[in-house]
Amino acid sequence: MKRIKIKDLLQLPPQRQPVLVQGWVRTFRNNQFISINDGSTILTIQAVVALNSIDESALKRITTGACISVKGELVPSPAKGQPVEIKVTSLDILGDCDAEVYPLQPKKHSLEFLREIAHLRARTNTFGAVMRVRHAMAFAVHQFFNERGFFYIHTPIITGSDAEGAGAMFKVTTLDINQPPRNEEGHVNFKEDFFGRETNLTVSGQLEVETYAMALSETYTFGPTFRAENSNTTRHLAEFWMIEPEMAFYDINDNMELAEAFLKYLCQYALNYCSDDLEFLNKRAQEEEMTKPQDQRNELSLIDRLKFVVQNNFERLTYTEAFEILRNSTPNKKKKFQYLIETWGADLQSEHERYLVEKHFKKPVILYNYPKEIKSFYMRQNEDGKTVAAMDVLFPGIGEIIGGSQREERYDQLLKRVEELKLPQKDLWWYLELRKFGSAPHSGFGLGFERLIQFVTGMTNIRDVIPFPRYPGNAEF
RNA sequence: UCCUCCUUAGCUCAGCCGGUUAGAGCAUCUGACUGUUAAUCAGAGGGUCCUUGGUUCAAGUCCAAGAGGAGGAGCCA
Repeated sequence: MKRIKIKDLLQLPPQRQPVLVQGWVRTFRNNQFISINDGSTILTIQAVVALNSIDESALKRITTGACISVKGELVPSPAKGQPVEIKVTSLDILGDCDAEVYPLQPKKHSLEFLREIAHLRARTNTFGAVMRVRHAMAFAVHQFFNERGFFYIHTPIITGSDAEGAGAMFKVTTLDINQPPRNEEGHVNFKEDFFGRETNLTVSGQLEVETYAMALSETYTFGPTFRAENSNTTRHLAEFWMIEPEMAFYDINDNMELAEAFLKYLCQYALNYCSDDLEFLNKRAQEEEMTKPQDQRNELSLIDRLKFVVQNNFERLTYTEAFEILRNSTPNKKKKFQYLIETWGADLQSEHERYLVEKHFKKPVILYNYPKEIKSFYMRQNEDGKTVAAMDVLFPGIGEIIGGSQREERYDQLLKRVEELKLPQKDLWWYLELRKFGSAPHSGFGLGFERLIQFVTGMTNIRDVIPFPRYPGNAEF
């Protein structure tokens, strides 16, 4: 007999048809009612064991967490709480679960505790829901780009370039770190290393994917990236996934259009295809909200926030316009900001971004045309000589969800910037050559996948939206 | 890396101004109950009070250092 997933089973009309279900016991009530979940959906199926139909010793082994296989008839449920249930005819224990030592109980656990048992937390409603949504979002990313004729480019994870400029890198080496070979100056001789040179884990696939945008026009990468920063926050990971589209013939405005359409598409996809999980996460988030003081609570529920993103245009304004709004804002005048807005050109702090998004506009905001000093070397200089065509998409709660720009396609200007910032030209030779041979205006951006998942699931800590989070001092599992 | 807070039973937490044998709810175990919904009811077991050192007649409680965790900041996605 073929196993049926609980998700599919719940679509069937109950006609006493024989079914086979396999999954993990959530609760076992009254020596009679087994609630089974197989992860295909957040919903469970209730299997009912008739009195004396199952061996007493087998009954004892039906504990929370045990894995069982159940055959029976699908019937309408006479009680409230579920439309259908399975009348059990035979039951096998596939995997016992000693309740005395199994850490998950049919009760609420703190996310901090569950982080310590990351190998088991997948069996909770919350993590099941989050990971199903995560899957749906990954699928939607590919679908969005595929529908628009973008090509998925697999950029390398090990990189020889340390000029990506996005942060501290993890070294990759096969040298014996206790006895590394030395050169004449006494430095480690990486010529003897596996690749014959120093290598690192990538911090961004952008520079590499640009080479393919200069050939296939619309491209994107979606893969793991690594930052060796000592960041201890609810929105940073040492290993995270990033989506980086890169498009020839797109200017900064086209870039903003795409970013906004992309985020709306993803939110709409979640609303369309993850409704059961979102409903659960919505309720979960609301309960958490109630524990916070009134003035810190969200005005909108999780599902309302997703709908809001889909239905409203993002507010677009330049850095200079944002600067003026902030300079004249009440918290700035009353010196409530920790960092006061005084001189043009300073980087905006989280508190400022938060003010713009959560207080002033109350909607997602796209800031563009930033001062060149606070942005990367590859961003295209504007005519004013002061700003670059950079853009950041700011979301409530998580801040910067997307960062991007129109890239500098003019060889001379790019070279000048590389020299000004004293970047290692010899490592960037191939990147510069893209501007030498058939250069094209182009743009792109990076979306932190986990930050997207945070927004869509309402999870407040980024460590709870990736199966096995990597952060300073922690690489368990 | 900085700032603030936290660490007591398997989990979530209470433990007052330092004072007898450290408590609760849930979970677990034993029993009851056969239409339960995180089932319910009765009973039982369960503690390196994070670690080390100090103050004191006396430390879960006060002090110091360390370890671990959380939130905020910076860096950014």
